[in-house]
Amino acid sequence: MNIIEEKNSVTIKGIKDFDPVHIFECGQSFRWNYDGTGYVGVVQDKVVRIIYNDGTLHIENTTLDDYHNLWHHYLDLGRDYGLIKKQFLKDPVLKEAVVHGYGVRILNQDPWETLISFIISANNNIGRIKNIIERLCEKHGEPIIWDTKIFYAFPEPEKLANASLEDLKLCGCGYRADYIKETAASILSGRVLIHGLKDMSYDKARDMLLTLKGVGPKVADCILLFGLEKAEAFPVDVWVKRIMEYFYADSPIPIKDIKKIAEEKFGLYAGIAQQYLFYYAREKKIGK
DNA sequence: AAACAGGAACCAC
DNA sequence: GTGGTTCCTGTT
Repeated sequence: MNIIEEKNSVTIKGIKDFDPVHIFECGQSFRWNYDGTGYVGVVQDKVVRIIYNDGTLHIENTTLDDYHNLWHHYLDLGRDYGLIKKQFLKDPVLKEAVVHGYGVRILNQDPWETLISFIISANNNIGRIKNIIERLCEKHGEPIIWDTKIFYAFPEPEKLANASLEDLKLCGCGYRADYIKETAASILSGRVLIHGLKDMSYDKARDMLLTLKGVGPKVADCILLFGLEKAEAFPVDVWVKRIMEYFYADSPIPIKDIKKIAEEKFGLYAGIAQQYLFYYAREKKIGK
């Protein structure tokens, strides 16, 4: 990889297995939007625009330091997706999904933001989830100014724990307002050390997540995969259920059986396989 | 305008 | 521990 720092931006050459559409439109993150030039997103207290062409990744509004300290890991650039895909291509069925979503990568997102985002995602769709999160950030997050526009960081636990239920409902959270407030309080109190879950095993971290209000099996697996770096997590939502049944069976299968098939077939990278499958299922509207 | 889409809580059993 | 019902909002 060849890294060049320019005024207010960084360019990296020789990045393979990367496509912003596949990465930012596959339901793993909610704060990246295409603005006609590139994908603009808020991460921590930073706003950047990401543009990718032909192996060259351009990150606007950042520094070489931030690239090394944040973006390299956030974008999972240290992982060899070519190698993983080579394994996946051996499965004739998964191959179809991988060929289609060749540029998918799992982002390494902030555990706290991922926790709340996926509590909101329960019984919800991507468009609504994005709107709700945006309103929460506008109301409770710190403003960040860039390019004459105001963006907002994701609110700290304290802000959401102290927000009123009425306020959270006004953001469109609906009945999830209770879950958000309660879970924010659990994090604020230190009962659950959300960042510390990274250092635990998948099973232990999952058990802890399941003690939080609004976190069930599927949401827990999303947090483990997208926020806690557990690539073996295999979240099964309706789309993944449909595509797995479509590909690997002809009739409905219980979710626990789907997870078992995934574990056997995809092993420690089941979560990455899940992402190719999810993107493929939604694009092709499998089962709909 | 009623039906539908989307996971977790909660209460029976 | 399993099964059925309810929760909220936006879209069709």
